[in-house]
Amino acid sequence: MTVDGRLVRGERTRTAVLDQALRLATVNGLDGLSLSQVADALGVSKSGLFAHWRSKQALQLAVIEHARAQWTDEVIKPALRSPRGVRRLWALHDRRLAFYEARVLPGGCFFANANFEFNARPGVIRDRLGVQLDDWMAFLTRLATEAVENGDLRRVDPGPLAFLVESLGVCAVMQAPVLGHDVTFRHARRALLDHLRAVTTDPSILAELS
Amino acid sequence: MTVDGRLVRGERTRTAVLDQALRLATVNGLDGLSLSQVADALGVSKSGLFAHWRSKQALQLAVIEHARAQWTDEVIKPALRSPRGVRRLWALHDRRLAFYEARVLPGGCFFANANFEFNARPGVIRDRLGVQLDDWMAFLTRLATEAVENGDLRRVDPGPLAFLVESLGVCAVMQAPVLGHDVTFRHARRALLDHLRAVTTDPSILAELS
DNA sequence: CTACAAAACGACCGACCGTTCGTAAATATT
DNA sequence: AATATTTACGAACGGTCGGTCGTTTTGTAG
Repeated sequence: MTVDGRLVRGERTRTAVLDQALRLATVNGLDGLSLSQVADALGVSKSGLFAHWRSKQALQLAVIEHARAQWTDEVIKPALRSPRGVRRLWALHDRRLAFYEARVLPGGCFFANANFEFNARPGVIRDRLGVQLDDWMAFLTRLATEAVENGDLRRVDPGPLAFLVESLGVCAVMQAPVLGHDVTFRHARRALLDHLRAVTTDPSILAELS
Repeated sequence: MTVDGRLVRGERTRTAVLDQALRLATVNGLDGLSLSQVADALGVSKSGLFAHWRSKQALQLAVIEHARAQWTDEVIKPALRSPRGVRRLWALHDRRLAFYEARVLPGGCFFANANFEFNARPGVIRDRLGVQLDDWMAFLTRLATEAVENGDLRRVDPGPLAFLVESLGVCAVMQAPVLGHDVTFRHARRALLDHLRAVTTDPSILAELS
C-alpha cells in the first residue's frame, strides 16, 4: 500500500519479512520457521513482527499466500501464453522446471515441502495447503481436458494425465539437490515427452519441444 | 541380539524405541522428532535413550536404517518374486502403493518426507538419505533395464522410465491424505498402466494387471 | 516547534528441547 | 548370599522457542 508515492513505513518491512520468511520456511520447513531467525536476518526485533501478524500461525498462512502469488506470476501466467492443448500442458511442465533451475536458491519447492511436512498434521495450515493442492490439480486437469478436447490426445483420461505431470514435477524438485540438477531435470523432461509422444495424435506438434 | 534364547533386556526396548521413533518421525518430521515424546510414549525415561544412542542424531540415523530394513522386507522382496521384466516393474509400483494403503497409519512415506525435509540442509543425515535415494533409483533403473533387455519395451530409456515410476509413487503418498486415497491411488495406478501400455511390445502381458 | 499516533524496540516469561550426571534398581557373577 | 556391573531413572542445566508488555523512537499533522 502506498501513500503519495512513498511507501508506508510498515509496508516495506512487511514484504521484506514475507520474502525472508518464505526463504527460511522453504529450507527449514514451515513449522521449523523461527520468528527469531526471521527477525535477526532482517535486523529487526522479534516483537515487532507481532504488530503485523498476531501469531506465528498467522505469519505461516501469510507465507503460503505469498508463495501462491509468486507461483501464479512466475509459472501459471507465462504458461497460459502458450497455445491451448498439448503444447500448453507441456509449457506448464517446462515453466515449472525452469522456475527451479533459474533460482539456484536452495530448498526446492515450498509447496511440495509444506505438503509433505503437514501430511499427517491436521489443522488450519493443513486445510489451507489442501485447498491450494485441490485448486492446482483442478487447474492441471483442466489443461489436460483441453488437450483432449482439442483432439491432440487419444485414449487418455485427463485425471491420470494431470497426476502424471504433477508427479514428475514434484519428484524432480525432490531429487535435484541430491542426484544433481542435470540428470534429474533431463529425466523429468524426457519422461513426459516420451509419454506425450505415445499418446498424441499428431506427433509433429511435439517436434518443436526440447 | 539374543543370549541363550532370551532377549537381552536392552534389546527389546531398542526395537520398541525404533518403532515408536519411526512413527513419530514420519508424522512430525525427522528433525521434529522429540526424544521426550518418544520416551513418554513408551513410558521410559528420556535419559535412558542416551544409553543406546549417544545423541539425537545417532537415533535419527538408526531410524533411517530401521525404515530401510522395513522397506526392503515389505516392498522390495515381495516384488522380486514377480517374473523379471515389465511385470516386475509393475509389481514394485503396486507393492509400494499397497504398502501405504494397508497401513492406515498416518504420515505417508518416511523417506519422501525426510528427503523433502533435508533437501537444503547439508550434513550427516542429508548424506545418508542421499545414499539411500541413489541406491533406490539404481535399483529401479535396473528393473527398467531388465524390462528393456527382455524385449518387453520399445523405444524406452530406462532412466526416465525409472524416474517416472518413482515420481508416481512419491506423488501418490503425498496427495493421498489430502485428496483422498481412492482417487489418488487410482490415478497413480492408471497413469503408469497407460504409460506401460503405450510402450510395451506385447500388451497382452499387461492384461492380467489391474 | 509542538503534540499526537503509529511502529519498532528490548527485556522478560513460561514451555519445551537435547544433554549431562549422580543415584537407585535390576541383573550377572562369584 | 554377597558382590560387581549393567541399566534405567529423576533432577537439573543451558539454550531456543513463541508470545507479552512497557518504553522509546519515528513519522505526521496542526
